[in-house]
Amino acid sequence: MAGTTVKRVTAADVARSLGLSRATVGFVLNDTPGQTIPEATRERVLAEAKRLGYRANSAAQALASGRSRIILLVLPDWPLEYSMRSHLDELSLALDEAGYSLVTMTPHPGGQARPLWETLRPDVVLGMTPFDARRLEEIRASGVQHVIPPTPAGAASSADELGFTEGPRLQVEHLLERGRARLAFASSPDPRIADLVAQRRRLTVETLRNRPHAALRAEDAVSVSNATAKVSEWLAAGVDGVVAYNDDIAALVLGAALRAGVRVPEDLAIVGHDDTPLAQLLVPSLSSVRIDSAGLGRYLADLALSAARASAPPTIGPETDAHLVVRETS
Amino acid sequence: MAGTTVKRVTAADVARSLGLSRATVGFVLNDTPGQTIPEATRERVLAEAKRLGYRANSAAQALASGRSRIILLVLPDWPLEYSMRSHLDELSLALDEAGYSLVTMTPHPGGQARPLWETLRPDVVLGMTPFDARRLEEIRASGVQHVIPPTPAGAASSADELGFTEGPRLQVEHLLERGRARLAFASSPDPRIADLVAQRRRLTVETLRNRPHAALRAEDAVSVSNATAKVSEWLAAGVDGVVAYNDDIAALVLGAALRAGVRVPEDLAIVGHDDTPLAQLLVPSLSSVRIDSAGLGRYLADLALSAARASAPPTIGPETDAHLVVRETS
DNA sequence: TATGGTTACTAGCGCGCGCAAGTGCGAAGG
DNA sequence: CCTTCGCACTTGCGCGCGCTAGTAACCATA
Repeated sequence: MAGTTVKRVTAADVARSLGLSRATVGFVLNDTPGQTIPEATRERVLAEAKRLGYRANSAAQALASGRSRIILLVLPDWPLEYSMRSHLDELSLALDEAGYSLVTMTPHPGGQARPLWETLRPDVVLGMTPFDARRLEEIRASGVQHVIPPTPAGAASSADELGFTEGPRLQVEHLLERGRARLAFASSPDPRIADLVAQRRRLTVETLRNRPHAALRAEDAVSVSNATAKVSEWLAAGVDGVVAYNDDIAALVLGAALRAGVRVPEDLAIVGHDDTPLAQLLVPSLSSVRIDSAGLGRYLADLALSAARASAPPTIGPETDAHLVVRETS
Repeated sequence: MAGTTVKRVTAADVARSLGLSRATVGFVLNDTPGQTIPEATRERVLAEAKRLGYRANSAAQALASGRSRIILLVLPDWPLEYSMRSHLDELSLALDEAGYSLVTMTPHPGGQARPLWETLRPDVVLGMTPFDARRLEEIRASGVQHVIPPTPAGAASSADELGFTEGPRLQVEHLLERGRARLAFASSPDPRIADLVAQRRRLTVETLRNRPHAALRAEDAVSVSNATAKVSEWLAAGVDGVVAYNDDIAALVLGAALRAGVRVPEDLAIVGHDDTPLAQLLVPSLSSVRIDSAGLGRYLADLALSAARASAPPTIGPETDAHLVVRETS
């Protein structure tokens, strides 16, 4: 077609056009330490590179330097919390400023004959949750030097580390304040998020431990097919408040309650978690826990960059602010 | 095995360990055409490669061959239709089987100093919607040979090409069947999806063109802040059926209607689009258009691969099956 | 026996770049 | 005056791989 720039401009082209050696050009372009380049030359090189439209060939850079400047973020295969998207933007931007590219991937149980950590040879592989031992081994075996989190699932959960532990406490305390005493924890049957569900359930149980007047049913997983049954079970057992694992589960409970003619929140109060857009779309609108993580993305970027550069990791985590958005279901 | 394998195994290692030359090893590993390799040698090489845990260095491959075997999918910066996720899986898998890796990115208006198409040098850049002229130029300028779709936004839309044009017709016809005659098209004010909104609006208008007994209001954008006002406007104008741009907009309309004491569907019927999980969570549950695209991912993969290999593009598009899921709002 | 063709390889270049190890030169120091 | 040093560069190797251009050995003919 028109305007075919088939041949890319290389550093050698820049050097030749300037009557300099390739090395000098390289030194300027990389700010190589230990080299003294007069300002005049430096500027000539930069100007010529720009004029010719020079772009470094990253494959060659990766081959020569051994570092790809790629950071691979492995996303969980369950739907992300709504707010995660903005954190990803923040992360991507912060890495970009440092000259690193963020690539995200979602592993699928069946597939991916050749996972991206082999293809891309990222400097760092970053997971939102700890990797299981087998996958950790797999990633390490493919030559990736830095994996975050570095320990397999089991030990401390990364959700703990990121301080996302306030939600269930807020949900419970709010319901207690509203005068509810017999609560149910509505969990998700999705096996992929079993860890997170278990964590929130545990936190719910712990929060209620010191409240002798309150009771909790904590073993119910709610799905489309059993929501109606669960709601009537609960009502029969005197449950008057539901702590939902997340907003989706809360919506399921709410829907079943409304269809059964149960008044919400009078007969049954419901509190969700994550404050997805869904929460304010429902009628009645859903009370939910919103977690704002100022600088979460930037924090993850610092974590990854410190690993990539073998420098000290950030000392403090991101600021997290969890609060309950009270709406009509409670 | 359980040690720090700092140094990766190269093809030269395999060759040395076998007493062969690097070239022979290369020929076997690449199935290089025009080379005669006895089966015995071929097997020795493959076995030794496996034994040593050889993995090709993709940076070196990219440098030497000039092809990165990476396909970059540029996602829109507005939320994806729910079903897109499974198509992505399908796409990724199909590409993987062909030895290509799929990398996805979402460009952000402000950011990304160095976009991924420069860093990764993908063989193909794939967009879900046409690129605007400026971005198309930008991608081409960075040396990417194949961009899909190859034409800038404006001409034929990719949604057209993919045959996703049935939805609005189904919405309208369903409402007419239900005896509704005065319809409103509820659009989204989000400027990022203006093209898609305009397309669905246009299809709605066209479908109603031949129905002299039906009327349409097509100029209303619904947001959280004006949903209530819009609903009363419509009712005052005698509107009895709403064609929503998507399920989110439909939910907004539904919520406003319920709060205003409007009976749905008796006073106002509502039909959404995309059949997101939201649709069946609402009370009353939302009628919506579901679009199943058998093999959409595989089709996109074929499209990308044919470009990468400079072979003929697939002749027929994916099978798309749009149908209306009738629920309680209509 | 010379000729041609096939088989089973190997030698080695080049992809574009980072960077270590020079090299020539003018100026400062003795 | 000679030596040393810092400056402003250049030469050139190596990263791992794809692939062209051989080459030596072994047939199969004429």
